[in-house]
Amino acid sequence: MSFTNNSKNKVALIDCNSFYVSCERLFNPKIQSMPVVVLSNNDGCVISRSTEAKKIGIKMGEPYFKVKELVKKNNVQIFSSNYALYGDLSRRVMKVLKGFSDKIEIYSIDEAFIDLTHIKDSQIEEYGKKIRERVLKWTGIPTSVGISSTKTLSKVANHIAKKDKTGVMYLKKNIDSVLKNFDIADIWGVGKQLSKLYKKNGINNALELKNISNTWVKKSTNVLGAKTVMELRGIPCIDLETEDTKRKSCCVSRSFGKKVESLEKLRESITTHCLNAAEKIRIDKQTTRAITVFIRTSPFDRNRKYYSNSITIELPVSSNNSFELVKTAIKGLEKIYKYGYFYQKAGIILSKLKESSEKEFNLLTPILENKSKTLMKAIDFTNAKYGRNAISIAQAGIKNDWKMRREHSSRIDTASFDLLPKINV
DNA sequence: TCTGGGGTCCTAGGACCC
DNA sequence: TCTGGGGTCCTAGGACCC
Repeated sequence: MSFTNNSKNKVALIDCNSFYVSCERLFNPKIQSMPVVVLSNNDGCVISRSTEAKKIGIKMGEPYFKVKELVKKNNVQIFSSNYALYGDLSRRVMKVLKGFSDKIEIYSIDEAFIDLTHIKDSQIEEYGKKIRERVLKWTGIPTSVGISSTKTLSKVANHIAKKDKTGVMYLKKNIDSVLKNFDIADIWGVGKQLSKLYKKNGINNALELKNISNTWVKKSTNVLGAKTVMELRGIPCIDLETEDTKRKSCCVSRSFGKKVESLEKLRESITTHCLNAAEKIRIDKQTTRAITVFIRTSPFDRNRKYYSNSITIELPVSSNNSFELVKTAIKGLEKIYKYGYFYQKAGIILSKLKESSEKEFNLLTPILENKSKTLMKAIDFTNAKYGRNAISIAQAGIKNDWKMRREHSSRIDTASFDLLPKINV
């Protein structure tokens, strides 16, 4: 069987190279050619690596304590993550990309798909180069550009562009020879479980997956598996999601800097997370109808018993009122808390979100609602102006000794972002 | 007391993504 | 000593209904 790519579709995937590392490098010229690594919250794992760090053998997702030796030996520069900074730079990159196509899907903090169907075949590679150059010039962030007829293939192209000097790859001709050398596990949408299944059935590269029978994929996987196969054949199945669709759920959770035993401290953290989540959905003009609270001990600790539990509480009426949500969350926490465990993480999920304009009338609280709305607005405004949690509630605690570890922060404050020296790259 | 088939809706958990 | 956080979608199975 053979499939030809007869689609006129053109979609580009622009991916920032080692994004978090690139952000840190922007403000620290000294580390340009040094191995650099950015750690997750709590300085837990490695989540971004410079090329030099990759070469040394530091792996993605590796716990920091396991690579400490390598870090020391090779003078690797370590940074705690600074999401405020990365978010700011991300917005700048996306703004530049919007200048190249109005059909854009911001896929993650460091990636976007843009539709380039309107660009002629003969000019597309030049166009890709122009995108890279402008993003680099205007934001200082290096990117790779992969272009092809489907999102899945442009992901493949991007993978190859990353290793190419030009940083741009248009995958149109000789697709099969490229796919033949593309590992099954590197395909977008093929994770640990699927690649295991495919390999067991003798499918080891992207070409072999492309040529598999439709009936077999549908039988052995699900619709997503089938879509991936179609996309490898150049048939678009996964649409560009251009309009900014709203979140369906909102989760705020953190691991503790050190293990927590007491209900009191769990209350503090759940309150803090709940306040943050409530603020997030208010910013998006949403309300929630269900609150999930979860707590767990460390799954890695073999010396202590594992405990993990969650509870979901439905609200009688959708709300985004901090006090109401916190009250409900704490009630939930008290139901699942068990004495005698060393908790490692706690969090909250707000689900069944909807637009706050989708009015839901409650005859019992018509006047109170307006009052609390004004209060919530005042809180959000103050927090935005004077820093997160400037106004909080007593329950959130003041000492917060359970809070995150961030021992390697670059301490770049985005509030004074524009005052920082500009660096010409 | 026994019997059937088909539909919807919801939820928990799994798999995947960055 | 030290192992992140925030999402989406799909499916199986249960509850419920006629």
